[in-house]
Amino acid sequence: MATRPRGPAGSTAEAERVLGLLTSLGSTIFRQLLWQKASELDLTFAQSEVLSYVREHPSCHMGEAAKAFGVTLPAITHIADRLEQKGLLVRGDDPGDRRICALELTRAGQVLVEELQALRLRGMTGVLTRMSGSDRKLLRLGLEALVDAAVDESAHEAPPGVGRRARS
Amino acid sequence: MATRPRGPAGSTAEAERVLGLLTSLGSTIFRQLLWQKASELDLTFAQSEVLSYVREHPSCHMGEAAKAFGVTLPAITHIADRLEQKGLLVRGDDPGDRRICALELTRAGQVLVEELQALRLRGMTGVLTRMSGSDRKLLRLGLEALVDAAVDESAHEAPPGVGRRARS
DNA sequence: GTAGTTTATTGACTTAACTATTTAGCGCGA
DNA sequence: TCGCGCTAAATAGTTAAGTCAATAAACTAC
Repeated sequence: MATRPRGPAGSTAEAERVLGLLTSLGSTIFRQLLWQKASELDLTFAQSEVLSYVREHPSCHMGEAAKAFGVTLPAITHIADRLEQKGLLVRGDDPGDRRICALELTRAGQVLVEELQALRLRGMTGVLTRMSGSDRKLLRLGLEALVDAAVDESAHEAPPGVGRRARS
Repeated sequence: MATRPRGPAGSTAEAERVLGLLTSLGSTIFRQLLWQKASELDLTFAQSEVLSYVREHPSCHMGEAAKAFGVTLPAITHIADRLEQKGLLVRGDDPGDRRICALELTRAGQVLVEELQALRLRGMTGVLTRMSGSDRKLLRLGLEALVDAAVDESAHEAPPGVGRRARS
């Protein structure tokens, strides 16, 4: 612990305010930008997340994806089933260990995930253009600090799990 | 694609960065703070959200809750069923319109939702204390601006009765 | 007072999550 | 080489949340 002398700064009121803001984000940004854009491409939110993860982590294992999203393996198995059925993803082989599925995007999967990213980016840009340049800078710096703190916190809360890497 | 002139607005790189940060938030804060804390009290995330909403909007209608969460009415009906079954919520009557359900928390529901809020607040505080006072201020100001912009944006995108349809 | 609209419920279905169990493959030590 | 334990993934079965389509009931307006 130790760290900073937060004194009156770490007031409950401030934590309440931030918590409320994050909850609002869940009802706006998350729903409109992440959930809805995915469904426009006939993907569920979970499916879109797995696709994006595989794009950023080619040849990843099922277990790695499960850990990244904080869900169990069977959950990933089922999502991979559906993505494979849609022809967006394949379970490749790992040359060194035949138990392992090396997840890869198909050509169609690559195209789709890029389209999805473009949709989300356009939505994000639409929101950001409603903010002043200085507000955007505040937001970026504040979020960076928050994500760092959150990763830090969860690393200290759950040490056995190797740590969930959500950063890219 | 879009090809925004990106004059006063931020660069695409900035939008990408913020989008990535928000996605990271989804894997950390949202999961650890909102989802997990709810399940510690034997509530699903959706149930906890509805409970919290009713606390802040006593005597609200089913349709209001549905609109707030961006889901259809039957979804809220089912969640309300389960919450009523658990004795956390009741469907009261509206004196002026007998079609309407005025949602109210029971005594047990009030106790539970306050406990939940306390859990979340403690988790939030745990994260915030890992940040400097100035970072916390940046975060708060940035989030306020973002939420404002997001609400603004969604108001302009779907002014009439929320016609979100995504065929599958 | 009948027609149309709004509010909520119901039913059937899909997806996602969980736990518990099973199968397959790796590594190791006797 | 054989078995033992461990790990990666799949399977089975359940619960919950979301969808659409259809229905019921109550308000509104003509």
